[in-house]
Amino acid sequence: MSQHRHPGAPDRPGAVPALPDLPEATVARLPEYLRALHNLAETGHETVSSEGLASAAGVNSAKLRKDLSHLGSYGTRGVGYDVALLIDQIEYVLGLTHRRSVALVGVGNLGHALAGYDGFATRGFRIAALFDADPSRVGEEINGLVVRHVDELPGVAAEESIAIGVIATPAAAAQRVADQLVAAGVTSILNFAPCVLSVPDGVDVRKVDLAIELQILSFHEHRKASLTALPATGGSTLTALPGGLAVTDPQEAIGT
Amino acid sequence: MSQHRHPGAPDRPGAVPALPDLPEATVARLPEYLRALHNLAETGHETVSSEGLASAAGVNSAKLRKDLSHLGSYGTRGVGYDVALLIDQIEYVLGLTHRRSVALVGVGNLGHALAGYDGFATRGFRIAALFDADPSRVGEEINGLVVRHVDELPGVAAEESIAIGVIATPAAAAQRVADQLVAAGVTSILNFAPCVLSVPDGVDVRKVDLAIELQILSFHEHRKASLTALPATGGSTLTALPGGLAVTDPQEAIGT
DNA sequence: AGGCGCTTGTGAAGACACGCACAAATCGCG
DNA sequence: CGCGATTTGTGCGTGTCTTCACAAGCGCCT
Repeated sequence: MSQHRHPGAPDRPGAVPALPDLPEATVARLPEYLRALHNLAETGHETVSSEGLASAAGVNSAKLRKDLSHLGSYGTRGVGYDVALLIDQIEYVLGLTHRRSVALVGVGNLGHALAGYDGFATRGFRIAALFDADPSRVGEEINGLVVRHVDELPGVAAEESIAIGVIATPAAAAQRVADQLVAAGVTSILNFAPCVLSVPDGVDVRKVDLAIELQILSFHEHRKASLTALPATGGSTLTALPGGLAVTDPQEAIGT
Repeated sequence: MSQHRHPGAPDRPGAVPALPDLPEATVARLPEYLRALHNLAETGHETVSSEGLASAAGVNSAKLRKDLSHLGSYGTRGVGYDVALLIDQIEYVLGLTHRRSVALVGVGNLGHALAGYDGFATRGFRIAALFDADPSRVGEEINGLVVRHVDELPGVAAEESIAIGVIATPAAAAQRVADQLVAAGVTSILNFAPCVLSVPDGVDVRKVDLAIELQILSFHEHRKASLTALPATGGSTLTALPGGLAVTDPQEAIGT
C-alpha cells in the first residue's frame, strides 16, 4: 500500500521501530485518517492542514492533531501535513507495510459476501483461504478461491502465514471455530457471529454485530420520538413521554 | 421478543414510562445484555445474577450493574435480576416494543447478503424495502422482496413508515443516497460505505467499516510482533499494560 | 423472629478522552 | 532581514467512563 517512497520517509533502516503505545481511541481513528489521506492523494493534494484532514475524516481538528502527535511530529507549522509522508507513517504504525493474509471461516450468506468484498483487498489485506464446516460447501469456488474444510485450517494457516481470522458462522459454531483458529496460531479475530468469544490472553477479538448497530439506532429513534412529543423541558431527567409511542411526523427532522 | 407488557412489568398503569437519558456507552452495551438474556431465557433461567449476566455478555459485573441501574432498579438483592422482566425493560428502552421497518439501499455484493441476513428479523427489525440505482438490478427479487429504483424511496418510505435506512452502496454513491434517505424522512442511518456522511442535525448515523476493523487488528498484530521482538527494552513509555494482556474491549468511543 | 449469606445499587476515586486556547515554529513577502 | 500570517503541538480544565469497595436490602434457615 505504501507505494509512495517519500524522500525522508521515516522507515528506520535496521533498527527496530519504536512503536509508541497509542490510546485505543486513537488507533480506532487512524484508519479513518488513512482513508481520507488516500482520497486527498488521489485528488492531487500534496499537503493538507489539520483542519482539512479533520473535516475529511469527520472529526474535530484538535483531536486529529493530538492523535497525530502521538505518532511523532510529522507536520510543518504554518503549512500542514505532507500527505504522502503521513500515509506512510500511519500505514507503518498500523502494520500495513506488508499485505496481511486473512482466513475467512463460514461461507454462508454473510461469509459469501465478505469473500467477495473488494474493500479488503484495496486496503491492505488478502483473503488467503476460505473454510466451512459444511461438506456440501467444501469445494465451491468463490472469487477464485476454493472453499476448504475447516479441519484443514492448521496446515493452511501455517503455509499462508495467516495471523488474522474472520468468523462468519452461525453463533452456535463460533466458539468452536475460534478455538480452532487459535490452535492454528491465529492471534487476531474479527467476529461477525452474535456471541461472546472467549480466547486466551494474547489473542485480540473484535466484534461486529449488525443487529446491535440497528438496535442502537432504534434507541435513538425512540428517544427522538419521545423528545419531539414534549418540546421544552430544561429538566435534566426529562422524561415521560406522553401518550404512548405515537410516531411523530418524520418530515419534522428535515430542517437544514 | 416479548411483544408487550410482562405480567409484573413496572409500567405505571396510566403513566408513561420514563425514558432516562443513558450514557452512550451504556446504550451500546444494552443490546449485548439483551442477547445474553434471550439466551438465558431459552435455557430456562428465571433469574440471573449480575455476575452471571456479565460473564454471558462479556463484561465486568460492576459495569453491568451500573448500566442497569440507569434503567431503574429492577433487580432483587440477594437474588438477582428477573430475566423476563429485564428483557422487557431493555426492549422498551431500546424502542423494540414494536418491529421497526428498515430500508436497504444498494443490493450489490454486501447489500445482497444483508438483505438475506436473518439476524435482523430475529432481533426486532423488518427489511421493508430494497433499493438500487442500477436499473439492471431493479426488479430482481431477493428473499421475497423486489428491488426498486432508488427514486421510489420517498413514496415507499412514507407508506411503510420507515425511519431507519441502511446504506450498502459504493462510497461514491453514499452521500447522495444519504441525502435521498433524509429527504424521504429517514432519521437514522447505518452506513456500510467507507466514507464520511454529512447529515442535518437530528439524523443519527452509525458507521460500520469492515476494512477498518481489520486495520485495527493489524495494529495489534504489529504491536504484538514488536513486543515479542524486544522483550524488555527500556523503550520509553512502552507499556503501562500489566502483564501481556490483550483483552478485548468492544467498546471504544463510538460517538454519534 | 432473628441472624446469616448473598447480591444489588451507588458513592468515590481513578483512568481516559475531549476540546479549548495559546505558545512555538515555519513560510512568504516586502 | 524582519514581520505578519498561518498552522502545528500541547498544557490544562472539563466531562465521561470504568472500577473498586461497601452499605443496604432480601430471602432462607433455624
